[in-house]
Amino acid sequence: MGAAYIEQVHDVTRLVPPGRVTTYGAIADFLTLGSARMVGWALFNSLTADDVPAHRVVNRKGELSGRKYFRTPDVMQSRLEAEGVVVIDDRVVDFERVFWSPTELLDQ
DNA sequence: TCACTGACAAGGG
DNA sequence: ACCCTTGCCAGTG
Repeated sequence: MGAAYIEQVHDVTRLVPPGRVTTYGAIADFLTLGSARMVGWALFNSLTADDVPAHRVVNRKGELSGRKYFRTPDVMQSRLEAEGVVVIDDRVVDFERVFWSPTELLDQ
């Protein structure tokens, strides 16, 4: 697992529409490669790539589990709120409706 | 090489 | 709805 895998995770993450969120597992399933844990690892390696909207990736409960890895812990929430996503107690409100899966790309 | 650690997830109780 | 276990796999010491 090297840079190629990381790039794939970054590419998928770039496809998440503003105002929507996806999950580590959804990305792992879509790539049929690696695991949800590795998606988190790949996103950790995206901190320098400012064109990757890593704030749109949350865990399966809609929790902002990666917030502490941003420059400051509030960045993830404020970026989501700027896109209209409501966050309370580090959790996306109405998560089922805001959730977006990369598999939607195939439905067209 | 072994053990442990995670931006995780699914299923059972 | 919460807690626990199991599977996951690259990094790290």
